[in-house]
Amino acid sequence: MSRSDRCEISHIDEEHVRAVAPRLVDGLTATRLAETFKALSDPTRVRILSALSQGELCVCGLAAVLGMSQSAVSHHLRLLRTLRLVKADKRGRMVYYTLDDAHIEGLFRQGMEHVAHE
Amino acid sequence: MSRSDRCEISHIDEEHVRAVAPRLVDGLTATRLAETFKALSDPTRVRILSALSQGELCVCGLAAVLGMSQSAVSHHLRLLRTLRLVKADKRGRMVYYTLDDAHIEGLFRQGMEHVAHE
DNA sequence: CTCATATCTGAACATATACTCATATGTTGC
DNA sequence: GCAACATATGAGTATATGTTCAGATATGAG
Repeated sequence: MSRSDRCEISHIDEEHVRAVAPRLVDGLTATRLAETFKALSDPTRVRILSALSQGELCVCGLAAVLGMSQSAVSHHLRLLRTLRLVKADKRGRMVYYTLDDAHIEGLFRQGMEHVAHE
Repeated sequence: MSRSDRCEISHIDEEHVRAVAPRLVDGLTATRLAETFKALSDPTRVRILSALSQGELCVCGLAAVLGMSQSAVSHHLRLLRTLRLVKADKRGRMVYYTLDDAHIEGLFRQGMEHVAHE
């Protein structure tokens, strides 16, 4: 941002601004939070998580349920694995995925409530 | 996806796949959910919402708190407005923003819990 | 070992995103 | 009316994202 900022903040807000600033989430936390939500910010991944909320599935099964290529699903699963939203369990040549964290279903439900609120 | 798909799904999973498919979130709902989460998928917006969770702020105040240009903040606020995560209240030439929906704070908290779980 | 299968991965490409800059709109005070 | 200010918006640009395609890796069957 350039310091051509002329905005001096109205006198009423000035103290509020100073009070809010130190209580803000720090940059690293904000980035981590954003990454978690980013995992849920794609319709395909939402559907993957929705499917897994009903029990474990192999990659092949997920691809079948979603009507997508195995490769596309695998790419998404890698992202979800990295962010620890899903767990992979390799059994033979199959890899079974499950939700990693109970919070995920909670996030899901609350998101649904917001969407329903229209 | 190309129908060069040869994956026939292991016999064990086959019935599970058929059971899961009809209970999946539909495409429109998945897209809406994804859009809501996308709103939270950027560190700047996370910080905006964190700031607003402490009370209303004008655009100028937000820009000051975040150390960003007024324009950048305004662009983000438009997105958040469109998705009904924040409300705008114009008073004179100032526009004060607040969180629109109690669910947002809940989402926030649950996201934090997941991030804390490392 | 060889072949088929299940999954993963990297490159390529089209689209989406976040910011900056310049400018437009709308409000207040003169 | 005009000037100063708060906010909104459109164009431009650099970067990120989602998918496809081709090919790599790994397991199981024969």
